Amino acid sequence: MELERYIEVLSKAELFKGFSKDEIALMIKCLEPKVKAYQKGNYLAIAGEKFHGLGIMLEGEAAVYKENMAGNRVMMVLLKPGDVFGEILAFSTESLWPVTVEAQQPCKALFISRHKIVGECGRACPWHRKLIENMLTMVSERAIALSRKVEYLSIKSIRGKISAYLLEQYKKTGKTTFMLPMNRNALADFLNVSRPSLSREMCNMRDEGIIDFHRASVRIKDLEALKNMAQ
Amino acid sequence: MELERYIEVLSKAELFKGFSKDEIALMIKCLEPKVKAYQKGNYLAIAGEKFHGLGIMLEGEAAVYKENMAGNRVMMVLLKPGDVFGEILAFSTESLWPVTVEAQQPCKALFISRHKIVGECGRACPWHRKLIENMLTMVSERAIALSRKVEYLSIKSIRGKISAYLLEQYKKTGKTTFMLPMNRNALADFLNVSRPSLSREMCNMRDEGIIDFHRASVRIKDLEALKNMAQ
DNA sequence: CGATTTTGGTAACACCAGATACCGACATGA
DNA sequence: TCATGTCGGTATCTGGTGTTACCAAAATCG
Repeated sequence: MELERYIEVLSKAELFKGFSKDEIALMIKCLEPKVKAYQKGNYLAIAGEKFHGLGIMLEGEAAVYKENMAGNRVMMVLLKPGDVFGEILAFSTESLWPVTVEAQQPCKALFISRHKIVGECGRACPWHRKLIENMLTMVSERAIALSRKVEYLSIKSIRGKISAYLLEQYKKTGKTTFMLPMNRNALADFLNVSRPSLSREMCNMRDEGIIDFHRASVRIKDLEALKNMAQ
Repeated sequence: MELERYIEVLSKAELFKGFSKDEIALMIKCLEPKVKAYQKGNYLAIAGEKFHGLGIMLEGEAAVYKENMAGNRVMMVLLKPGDVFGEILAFSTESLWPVTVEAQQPCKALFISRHKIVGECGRACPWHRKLIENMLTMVSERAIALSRKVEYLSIKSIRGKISAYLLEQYKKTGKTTFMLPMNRNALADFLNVSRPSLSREMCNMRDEGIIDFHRASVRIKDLEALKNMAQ
């Protein structure tokens, strides 16, 4: 298997946190993952279809979308190499994907069945417990993220959403100037608004002297004003 | 410790699923929980304060509130004996309560530190692994529920929300005529819209012959139309 | 390099939904 | 019985947001 090339990536995956590269190489043999490659626009997982295993991104980028019945889609998160997806499904009673995962670029991902993680490989490898603990941490983080998503979605005005989002970036980086991790289209998806409306409102805020920006680079000029609008 | 009295309650908690009462009694000794009693109106946890451990309700009732930046509070869920709270926090890197938990009646709750669950008690009790798996299932289920909430919130039109809600009630009861479990005010809150707007749109749908209603009683007249609107 | 695609800003317009106010139908209670 | 409060429907007005279309700058690619 050509998985040796990806040990470096896997060692950065949350699932394997606390394991050495040598350990990971050994574990991989036991976990029997399946590697698949996708072209841009292809689906790594489709909402409503059956869950086959926990996914780990190896190369490229993919986006997780939640779609409602009319086909409107909200981007949940952008996956990069080392990122894990499907971890929520793996241990819930639900067995159908609640989201669609779409390749944003040509990409590769690896899939591990849930049974292998819990340790039904018969050999009772001692590291399964640590693996489950890692899973627990990951799922908790994901739940926190979803909770935050709910918070965003319940903000009604676009300005409120933008403010809340920028404040989060500010807290994360600790700096008033930072790069947005997505382009306008993706950000609009994420905030569940239309792209022109997002653009319009960001420009309004710039004209009012609250923020300044150019492409993906943003600078918060009036932090207090921003805080007042995050609601 | 007077925890023996509560073994019955604990045996119904999801955390201890799959364990016998005898096992639970033994585990409790190792888990070294702290029991605290609260008067009505006291706080079991306060948003923004430090997390100290996973909570399990033993007696009485408490409510989980989410507060937004403006200070408005929304009740998320009502906790009853056996219910677990803080399970998401316990294993995430986040260490501050995102919600406030307030006693609705005099109540008692038990707190277990995260270290004890993982099994740093030194004795390496064999049931820790099962305990962690239970935690994993609980957190996964919670995440799935949050994911559904996101689905609901990302519907943009009032008509879409009403349709989705009515369809859910239809699926739940299996009948086209049913009683709404809340009044208009509560329903508007739940759907995250204003009360007059909800009223207006419901009447429009009635005028169009899609539904019929009087007070809390609703009848679906055109199921297909409703499905088309649940975008 | 030039052609093509992607990205993001802008404008015009329609319309949905929030805010507010008011009213009638009921329920509750002294 | 009347007074009071709650609940829900309705009308008006306004503002925020989606839609659509177009354009310029930047990135990508042959």
